[in-house]
Amino acid sequence: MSLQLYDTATRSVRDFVPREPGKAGIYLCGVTVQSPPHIGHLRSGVNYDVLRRWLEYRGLAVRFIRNITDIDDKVLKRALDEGVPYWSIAYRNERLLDDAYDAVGVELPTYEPRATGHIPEMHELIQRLIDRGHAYVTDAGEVYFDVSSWPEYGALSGQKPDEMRRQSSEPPAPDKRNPLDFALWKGVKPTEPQDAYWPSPWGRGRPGWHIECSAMTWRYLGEEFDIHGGGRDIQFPHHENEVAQSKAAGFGFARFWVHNGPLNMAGEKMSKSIGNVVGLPELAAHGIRPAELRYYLAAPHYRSVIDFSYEALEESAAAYRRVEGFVQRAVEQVGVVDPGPVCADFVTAMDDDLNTPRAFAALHEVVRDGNAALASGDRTAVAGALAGVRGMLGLLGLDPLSTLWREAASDDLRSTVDKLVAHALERREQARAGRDWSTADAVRDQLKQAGVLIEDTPHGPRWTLADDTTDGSS
RNA sequence: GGUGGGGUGGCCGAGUGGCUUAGGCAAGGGCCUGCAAAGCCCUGUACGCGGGUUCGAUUCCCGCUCCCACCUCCA
Repeated sequence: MSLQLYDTATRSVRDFVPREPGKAGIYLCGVTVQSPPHIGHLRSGVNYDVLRRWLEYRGLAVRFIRNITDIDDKVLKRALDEGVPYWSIAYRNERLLDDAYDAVGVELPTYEPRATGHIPEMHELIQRLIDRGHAYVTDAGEVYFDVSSWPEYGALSGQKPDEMRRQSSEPPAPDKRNPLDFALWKGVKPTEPQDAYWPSPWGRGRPGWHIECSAMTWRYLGEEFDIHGGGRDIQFPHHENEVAQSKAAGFGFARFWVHNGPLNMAGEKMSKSIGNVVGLPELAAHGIRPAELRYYLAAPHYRSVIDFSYEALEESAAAYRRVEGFVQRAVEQVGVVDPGPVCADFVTAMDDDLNTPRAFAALHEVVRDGNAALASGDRTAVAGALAGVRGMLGLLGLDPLSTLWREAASDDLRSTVDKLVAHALERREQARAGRDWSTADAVRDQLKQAGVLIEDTPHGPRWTLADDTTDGSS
């Protein structure tokens, strides 16, 4: 059994065979950093992070490129609105995005190139398209891709150019030969920030929206590579235009197109332009931890629609805490056990187009067995379950014991709190020994007021910190 | 108008022509506990609507309906 992946270009699930044995090159269309990131962006980040981890588990050395598009119409408009350089906007949002990825445990890409760092590659690519008769230069110094020169145009997104609706809010560019032609290079406009331009063979200007991805895939992954990923919402026009210009330039380009589903908000897409966005700060205000968000984003299949709601998010958080609770209790009983082999159901599920819902089901079954082993005191079984659970959680980026999810100060504080709690528990145990339940319960209530939850186990009492969402510690 | 994806039990969310059926959350019952918490066991309520194929369809086919996305900037 090997990995099978759904490929948008062929609309089918196919065996994933790397171009070069033992290696995989992935390009993920990152974000246009026009505004702070929302959890729709994080879904994309988490989905491809899981794909990457799975490819690595399958023994592939993954080169993972995730770009930053740091110049486009929206960024420039915002710069004008705020009266600051466009690149300060892009940089500010890029940092927020990286922090957010970091918070939800998305591993660093192999490299994260920026569009504006690749102007020479764009020029080379554009010149190549002009030379091959797939692009033309207008009197205004703009360069357009000639869609009519590329018969495959529309194949990726299933669109037929003749049947596409011609509705554009923008006034049509007068020099375009065909409304579908798209800009490779845009000329200087007096209404735009004047620090947003570079010299080019066709006059001063700036890149069109799609050319940066073609340039950066070329630079970092070569003319042909394994997987191109991105959100389904940019399949057209962005990916269609990308594949057109790259293939017209003579490149093999992406062998697999992977598209993740959207994250909706009350039935509508979460989108910067609609303004219904939720980011990490809002979730933190609801007491949702980043790991719980990651669980929520990773548990449904990556191609399905997630209709965001706090109710569903709370359910995921509860499910994650169940798994986390097992790991904590297991470690208390048998000590830290390294991540071990994962169960066959998990592997089968992940190989089947990353069927994370089934993978999570497999995880929960092992957790249940592990809990039963804890109850029966079967330490060998506990250790085995812990190893398997950690193995699976690691591949999903959710291992509570990974350094990722440990709050910086918590370890130091923990031993301090442990000593204080031990005193209180000693008093409580004395009271319990004398069957003085009211005193025993009073101690437990006091600790609860302080946010420390006490549970009695066959091995004696244990304590945990109350979740932030529970309001009992006020 | 064109293209694609969907409507599964109280909620989230897989899956399959019948055979044991996901898994989680919530609910009820039980075990455990001084009580609790956690955990374990058990329980119920499903496959948008109407036809068809079939011994048998939630799963295949047809029609209908509703929802979403894309065709315009958006992961």
